[in-house]
Amino acid sequence: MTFRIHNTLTKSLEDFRALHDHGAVTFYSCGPTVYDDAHIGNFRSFLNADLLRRALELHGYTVKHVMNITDVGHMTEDDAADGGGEDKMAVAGRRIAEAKKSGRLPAGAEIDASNPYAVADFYADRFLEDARHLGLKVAIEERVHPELMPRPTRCVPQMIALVEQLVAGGFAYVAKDGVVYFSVQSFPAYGRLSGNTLEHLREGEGGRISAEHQAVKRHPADFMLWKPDPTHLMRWPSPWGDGYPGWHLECSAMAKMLLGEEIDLHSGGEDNIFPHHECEVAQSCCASGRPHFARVWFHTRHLQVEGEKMSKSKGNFFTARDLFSKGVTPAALRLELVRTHYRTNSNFTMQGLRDCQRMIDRWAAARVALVERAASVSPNAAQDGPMQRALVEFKDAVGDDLNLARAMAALNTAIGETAAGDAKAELAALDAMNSVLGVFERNEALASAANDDLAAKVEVLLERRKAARVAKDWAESDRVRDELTVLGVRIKDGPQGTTWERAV
RNA sequence: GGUCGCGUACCCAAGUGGCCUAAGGGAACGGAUUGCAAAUCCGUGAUUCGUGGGUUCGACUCCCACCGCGACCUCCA
Repeated sequence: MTFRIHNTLTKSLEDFRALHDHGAVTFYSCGPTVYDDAHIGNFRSFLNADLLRRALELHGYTVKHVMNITDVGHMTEDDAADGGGEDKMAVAGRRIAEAKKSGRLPAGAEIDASNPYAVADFYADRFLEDARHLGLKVAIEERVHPELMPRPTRCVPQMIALVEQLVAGGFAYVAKDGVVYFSVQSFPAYGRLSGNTLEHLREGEGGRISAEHQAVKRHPADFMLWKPDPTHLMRWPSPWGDGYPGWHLECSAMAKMLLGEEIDLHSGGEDNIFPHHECEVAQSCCASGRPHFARVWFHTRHLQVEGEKMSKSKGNFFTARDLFSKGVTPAALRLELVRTHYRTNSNFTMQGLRDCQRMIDRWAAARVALVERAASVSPNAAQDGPMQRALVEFKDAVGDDLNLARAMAALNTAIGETAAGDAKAELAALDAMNSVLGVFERNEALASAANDDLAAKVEVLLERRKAARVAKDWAESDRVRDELTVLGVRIKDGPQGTTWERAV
């Protein structure tokens, strides 16, 4: 079965062909920066990368997936190329210090806000926690294989080596200001990925390049590889003086270190196409002498919230943990973030989250029924049942440029059909579909102190309602139910008694 | 100014030249069930695919223009 995927580099759908016949598919994803909590837009990109990886695995590939955690504090303004503004890690430290003072620091957080490494570790740990809840496989693997989620502050020697190699090869130069720049004119293919060729790049159109820095560069698009700055918050010794690496450098260096000079897949958000990935290509290809860095570039479009651009000022800015604390299950959030095709803008809504939860609950109920059937009915391999038939379509859909909507439709259709086929094989087929969806393992709201308080309250009310119902005191019973509704709790009466959940 | 993606029912969304008088899910509505609800189960939904032209025997699907939304052009997933 072929696996088709859209490649930003060629702007077309391609049949995926692994670089190597044997061994794993090599996949590098641009991960989070850790000077704040990752928001759901970040997670849409990371989860789509995870979906791609899982889809490849369903198609029989072994995937070595690496995702970096950027713990170098980049600058707040205009810094990528030139290094102006303030270090974001310093801003984060100050924010934590303020939170500490006002008592808003999250429980159990003992951190030295003046230490940028501690700030980075604090947010990195929170990211990993969120990512594991959401089923990001690479974050789950990281517990056993920490090298799969490398951090640039621990790979500075590799970055310096890469810069040395580029300088020696004539692809980079030290300018009058002591900064090492990559020379875009030394790489004729510059612009191939993004379409921003040197002719198309109009000087200053983005309005963020200061004339002062431009003056020392050979070409306005030349970007920084190493900036000497003895006063910088995070700095390392180098042949060009104490300073810090340019922000495109880490991905090239770490991908090479962990996956090799040429890799199968590279992913990121659409905003990474230019300049970040364009610059990575330039660095990596010039250093390796190969025509390609990544064979396939995979980019996820941005997420909107309730039809608007997500922003803190509009109040529609969500982190994963914000939603978890409202009782949203990781499964529902995961599905809401990946169900819209990765190459279209998706619109995150609370209603969408509820839709996903309904769908997941129906799948989960079908699984429970299958487990029961597998335990009670003797094997019967006469014919494939609905799940086995759905799996064929599911696999094909997922291998068609990650057409998850079509894949889910196949599963939904199967769920509406009468159970048939060998129950164990049917269960295996359903679980194979879930190996891509990744929802069954995380379809529970997360526990928190606030939830525990609520649970205690709810238990008391449920007992009271039960007593009223036994006494056929319907007025009291309904009153208690209204009280629960006010608390944001939805109850379900079933044969095994009453269950409840927080309304989302 | 340049480069690029998208626009299908109330919402999410598949379909990219005839099988489309357009999948699937949610919401809504009707029915079963229930003390009444919720949950569950059954049923109902676009003669139409942003707008206007064109190509074609035939267009949601190709081309052109326009409108709208979004991304990038050195912070950004």
